[in-house]
Amino acid sequence: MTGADLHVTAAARLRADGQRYTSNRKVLVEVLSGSDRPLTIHEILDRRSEVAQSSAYRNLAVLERAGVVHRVVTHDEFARYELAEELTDHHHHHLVCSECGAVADFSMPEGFEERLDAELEKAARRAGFATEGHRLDLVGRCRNCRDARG
Amino acid sequence: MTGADLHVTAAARLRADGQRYTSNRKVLVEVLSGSDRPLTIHEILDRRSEVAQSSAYRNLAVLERAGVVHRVVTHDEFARYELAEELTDHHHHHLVCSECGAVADFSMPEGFEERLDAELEKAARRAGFATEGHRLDLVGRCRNCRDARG
DNA sequence: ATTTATGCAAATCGTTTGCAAACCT
DNA sequence: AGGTTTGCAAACGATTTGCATAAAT
Repeated sequence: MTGADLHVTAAARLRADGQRYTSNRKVLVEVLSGSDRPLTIHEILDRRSEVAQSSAYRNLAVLERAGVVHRVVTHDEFARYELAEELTDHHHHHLVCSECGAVADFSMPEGFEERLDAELEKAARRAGFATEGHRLDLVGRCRNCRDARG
Repeated sequence: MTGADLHVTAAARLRADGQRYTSNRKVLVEVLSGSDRPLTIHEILDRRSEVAQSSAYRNLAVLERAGVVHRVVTHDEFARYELAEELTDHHHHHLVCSECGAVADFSMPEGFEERLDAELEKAARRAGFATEGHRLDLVGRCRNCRDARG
């Protein structure tokens, strides 16, 4: 899903949640759709400084509630945001650098994802959890940090 | 690994890192070893209030550097700590409740873990990452929250 | 007109840090 | 003694919130 479709879908999801698709929210969706990895609030504001920081926080929360955006938590530092998977047709996971905190996307073979979902579903049932999704991150050291020292 | 062994191993790891196994650190290890799920700093201090908050933070950082303790980040809220897996002989993942933030442990069949590791290793190689580990969380709603409403 | 979104500045809260006293070896 | 750990209180920084103004419907 790209370009106009994206905004149509985002607007529809917001409307379904009783929310408006304002210019600030559109900017946020645009910035995120232009990135191949989750962005921090700081990175978002660097790219489009016309949005006030507090509005960015507020609107990302609204967009998350409406299912347009997804909040990714990597380790201790600050949150990162990406478009919700249903809006990108791209189920993926994250590579997180344990040294610099950088995040990159990756995905795994379709068949393997299915097997993973099945296993998780079994575990959830055993524990009495209603599955909503999963989060799989690979933690390691990125190329930059490896080159930098050892 | 339980009881005295745990402390022997913890002490060894700290020593290898040039650190002492002080009474505060021992308390932290004890509290974590007595729990079947990761604990927040607040929960730790509730159980053993003789440790100052700042010491808890400092010592958990030391213990993490030495590989005795592992910091788990669930969603936005605060960090949770658990003993490092090598000290518990118990590779596991987390069920995270999207409503109340509760965390429970679960594990998956051995063979599946191996397959998962292999897939992750492939992805890491492609992206130039040196694998250190992975993080797999199932996100859903726990039994309590499901019972509470819907 | 009325409701909702915005931006600024101030408040919040988990976490970190400076420093002097207590502790080890 | 010499270096480390501790606890307190103050500082930090990402995120949240109160409030008055500006859009949107």
